[in-house]
Amino acid sequence: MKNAKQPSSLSAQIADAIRTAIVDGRLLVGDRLPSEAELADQHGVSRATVREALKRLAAQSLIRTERGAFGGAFINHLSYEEARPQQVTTSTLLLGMNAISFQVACEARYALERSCTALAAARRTDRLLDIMLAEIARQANPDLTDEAFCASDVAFHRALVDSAGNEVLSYHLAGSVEAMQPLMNMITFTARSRAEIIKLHETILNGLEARDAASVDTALIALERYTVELGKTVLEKRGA
Amino acid sequence: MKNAKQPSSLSAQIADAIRTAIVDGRLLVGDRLPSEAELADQHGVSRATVREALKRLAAQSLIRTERGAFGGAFINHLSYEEARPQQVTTSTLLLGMNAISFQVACEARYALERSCTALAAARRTDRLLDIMLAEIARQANPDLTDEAFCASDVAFHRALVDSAGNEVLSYHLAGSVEAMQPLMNMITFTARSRAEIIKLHETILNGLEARDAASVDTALIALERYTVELGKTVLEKRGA
DNA sequence: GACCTGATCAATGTCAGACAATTAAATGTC
DNA sequence: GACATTTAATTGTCTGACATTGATCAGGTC
Repeated sequence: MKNAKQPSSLSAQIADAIRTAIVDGRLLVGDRLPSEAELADQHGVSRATVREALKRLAAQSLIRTERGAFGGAFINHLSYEEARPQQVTTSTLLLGMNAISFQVACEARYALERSCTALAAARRTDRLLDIMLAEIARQANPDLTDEAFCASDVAFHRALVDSAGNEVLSYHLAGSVEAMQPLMNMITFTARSRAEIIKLHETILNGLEARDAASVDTALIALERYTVELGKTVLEKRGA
Repeated sequence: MKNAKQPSSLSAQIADAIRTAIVDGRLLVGDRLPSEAELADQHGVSRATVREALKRLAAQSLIRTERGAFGGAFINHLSYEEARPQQVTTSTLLLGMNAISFQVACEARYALERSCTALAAARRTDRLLDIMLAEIARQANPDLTDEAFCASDVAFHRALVDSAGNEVLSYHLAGSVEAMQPLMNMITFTARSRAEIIKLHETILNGLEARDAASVDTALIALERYTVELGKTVLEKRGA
């Protein structure tokens, strides 16, 4: 049972070693790694190999590099703002590459989104309610392109999940909602559907304002059912 | 308003260009990129710079490289299995680096996890119920180390979210649950708490078996309250 | 014909050394 | 003390070389 995983490239090994040190807390935010030349000496490899390892870590935002004297590679403070775009990219590609049916994707998206309703109803702020109101107004403009409508839709739902007042929750939910956008763009390219969606958005907004979690939840369920139905129709038409 | 963001390094620019091509669908799964030498020519840079760009993409699992004749860089099929560890790493670091209170993290985690209860109760399989039963049995063993108890706890909840039978949902939820493990390890290092947790796990299992979503949901709420309370106690004791 | 064997070749993986660009700190000048 | 200059450390990039890998293909053997 030769299960010894093939020795990956040196740069990958070095990147793994440093990554593990970060995750395990042996390297803390702000710490400076040794210079590339020192790392090369320590690991007995060339500077080019070390640089490839560092680029791998930089791609995950684990480190940041600064030039000049007293520059170098520093353990990066990973913020939710920074991490979100990467998560969205990954989630989007996952949806696109894995033959996930529109229905399964929708089911996941709305199941996740509904996990914010109770908290959102309890904690919604006027600022976020205003944002949602503004987005609904924009969506009602018939001159809006389909892309802009979908973008506004994302902004509306983003405000909804932010209403829960929990940054961790916002991160996960906003990522999952945004990742659906390309799929939604393909589906909702029929102006017919806008009125129904706007009506449900208004229900959600009113529910939040009244701190009525149940009505928000119900509206999201209706939105899911409507979206799935729409998707089914579009796909059937496309098949014919 | 000189807002022109500083021109990042050439390797980052090249990586961005290729990444965008992948996300936009101009490069499809299985496609082969030009060889490093060709890419270097096309972009007017050295091979070393191209290699750094490719390592960045490899770090995000967007490409995979093969050696030998007819080898090269290929657009990788991003699977949920592959993406999960990366997501967990990121989520774990986000929790650790951002001064998130234990309570906020718990709130997010259980709010997310509860989004699977309805589907899980409807679709649970015997195989996953058996896994959960086995994990409960393991947890009841008083010789279990704290680390092993926590690992079993994660496995139990993983089976719970998988019961929803939705791969997309599993990806998001399992990631969020696993990311909490280091925090949970710090908190639940008191054997006293195990009995209570096991009791709730049994409630969840019975609820699933009976396809009773409400009782699963209630148990998860109780688990959240218990965990938050425990965390508060531990932190207070540590402060004193 | 089927099967092994070695040569070939294109590609990545790695190395060593060089120079350019940048930036903080040390130094010098008024 | 304020300002200009030099210095040194460090990353960014380039060049050219060699090692390693692995598919293909030609040739030889049974």
